[in-house]
Amino acid sequence: MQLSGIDEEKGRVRVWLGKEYKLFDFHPYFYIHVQKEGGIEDLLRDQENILNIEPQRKRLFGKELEVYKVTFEDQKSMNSCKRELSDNEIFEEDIPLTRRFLVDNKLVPYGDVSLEKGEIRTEKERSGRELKLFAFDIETHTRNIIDSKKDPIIAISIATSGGRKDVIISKDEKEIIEKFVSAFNEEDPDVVLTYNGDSFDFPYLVERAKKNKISLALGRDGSAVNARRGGVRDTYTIAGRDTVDLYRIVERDLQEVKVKTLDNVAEYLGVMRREDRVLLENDELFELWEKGEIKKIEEYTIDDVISTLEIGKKLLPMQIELCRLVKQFLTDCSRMGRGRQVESYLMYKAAERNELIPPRRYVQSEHMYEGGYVMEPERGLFENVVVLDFASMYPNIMIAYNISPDTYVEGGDEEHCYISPSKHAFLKQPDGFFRQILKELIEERKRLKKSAKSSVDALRQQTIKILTNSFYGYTGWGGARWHKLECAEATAAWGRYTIKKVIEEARKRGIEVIYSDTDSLFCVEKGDMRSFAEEMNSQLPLELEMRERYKRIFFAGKKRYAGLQDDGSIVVRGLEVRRGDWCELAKKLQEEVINTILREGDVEKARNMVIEAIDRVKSGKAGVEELTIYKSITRSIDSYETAQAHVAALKRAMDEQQDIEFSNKIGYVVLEGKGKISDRTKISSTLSDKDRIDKDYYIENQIIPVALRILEHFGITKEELLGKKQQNLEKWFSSQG
DNA sequence: ACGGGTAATGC
DNA sequence: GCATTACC
Repeated sequence: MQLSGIDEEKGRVRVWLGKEYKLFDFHPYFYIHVQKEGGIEDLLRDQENILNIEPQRKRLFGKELEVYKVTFEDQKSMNSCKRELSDNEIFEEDIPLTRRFLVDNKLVPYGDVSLEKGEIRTEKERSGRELKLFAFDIETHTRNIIDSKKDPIIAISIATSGGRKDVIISKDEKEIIEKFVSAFNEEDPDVVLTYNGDSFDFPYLVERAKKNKISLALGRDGSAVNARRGGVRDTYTIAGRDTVDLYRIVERDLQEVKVKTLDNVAEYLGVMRREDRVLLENDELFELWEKGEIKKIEEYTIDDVISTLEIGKKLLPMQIELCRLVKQFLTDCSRMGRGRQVESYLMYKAAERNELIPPRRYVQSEHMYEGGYVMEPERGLFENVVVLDFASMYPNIMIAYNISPDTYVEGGDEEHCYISPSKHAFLKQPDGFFRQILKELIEERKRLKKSAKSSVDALRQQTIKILTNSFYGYTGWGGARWHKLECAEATAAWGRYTIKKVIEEARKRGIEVIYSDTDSLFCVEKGDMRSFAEEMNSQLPLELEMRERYKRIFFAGKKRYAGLQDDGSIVVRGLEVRRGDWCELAKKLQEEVINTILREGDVEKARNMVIEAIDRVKSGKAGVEELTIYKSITRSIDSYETAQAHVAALKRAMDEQQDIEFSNKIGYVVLEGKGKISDRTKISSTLSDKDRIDKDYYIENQIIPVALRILEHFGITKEELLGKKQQNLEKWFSSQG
């Protein structure tokens, strides 16, 4: 039987086991530390619905603590007791009951479970049964600004892993929603997929169902879709099933995709090419509907829903492994930040080790601390450069020096403690909570990497890496239950100490180190670099590895370089090519310049490319797509202190009631005119024939800076690129002799 | 709502 | 000089 959903009921939980619900008595509990005289009986005398009181010895941040485990009939009784006894130290009262049930019974989401004498337990972590996926996407009748109170749904498209593809389209909204509900229940999915469903499809559907007096009964128990209150947006849940908003995963995990629209992400993941699909703007959709051209709308919405389903197929395997690893439901895990995922795992492990789970709180970080060491590179071109780096440097430092929230001691001595270069002390004995866990995880990862039997093992190995690499940041985060800034400070300090030590040792051996960032060093190749790494490894509790070798590499500053690797591939870091806030034309040009310099060493050719690009802009041949600059909106529009170009553009568009595609990324162009740039920006999708692009802006502020970033190091000047001054340019490489 | 370090633009 | 963004 496959475990695929747990829901809460009064005093019990309902577990969906593939075919049916099973009910288990399960009651909430918390731990309380009693300091007052009179003891626990006195304290709890007036409290109602207590089922059990049990003394226990627990640990909290390394200290032994006597607590009582108090079990209540139901959540309500526990909450009221918690409020009344808020002067006391109460722990673990904020763990949701369903999560508690999962953890206490050591269940694994989507694992195979068995029942024995009323007990449930996981038999196999991975069930052989395929999950049934169901993706949907809604279209609405919207002219300008979307309004769920007014604009009806005109179509809902559906795609399932079983191969069903449908568009429910009608002028009768009630009929659409009813057909949708019955189609949904026919399919009886395990996982419901949307792209931005938490912000759009679900709230809209709920609102319209309410308007039409239809119950959105999608739950396995017949219950309606539920909106769980969240900070920025709600999480929509369905009893007995998981919901996944793929947009939230993409936002968190696909940093390399700059504009995260459904079509862009589908293209990036190789699911559907933009040129192969129907794309409609909101106003076009409106026009088509008005004219009754249904066919095109159907094609469009089916492409959207197929993209959603296929993106889901690509992203879900990793998400499922992650939720299994951290023992969290897919619905929750897929929406959590890295910090909370780490924490979910820690909470699970805490129970195993008799550690109390510290309360959740948010502290404004007490003070800033020093992070990784970044060396200022000499700018320009180098040849035959080898990169050495420490594998998982921070987790390994934490293991090596037993850095953990429970081993930190104020004013610890050298005999009993490891003292960091930042003068923080950590007990040498016993193994800290984090050391135990990190050791386990790294061992497991090594094992999986060695065997690597299946693609699932490969995924599992990757999720372990993601998790272990997040521990350092987690300790430094003010929102962490196990927040301990000293741990983060000490880890970073040992990191700086170690990398500087290695740089020094390299230089002693005549190896030229040209750049270093946190855990890596770039060296001009000299003899056998591997033997140097091995020598370091014999002296350090960490592992220095030879990662890659560049035939040529160009440095434009800290965290900004481009290199040609031995295998012929080009790596670019930090430069404008990698950034979403430069126009495509400039980025493309920089990429070509980099390629030309690194592969051919032909500065003159690169220069001519720039001149050509300038000509293209001058003659008006460059398209709007190539000139659009994307920037994020990071807060409410009114709370901006300065008039940013993209914010100003958005404000103007909103004032004019123009329809704008949902997105926190604003794509804009700069138009002709005088004064501030922010006064003459316009959202690309609202451009009309009358609008004149500011060619000078694009030449002066996009093309020239991006080109000079590279070419100024090869003797090229701005005047030369603009054709103002002819220079008899020698090829840079020959002048270098 | 994982960390700090860094460069860059535009007001 | 500061606010803002996006990168490593």
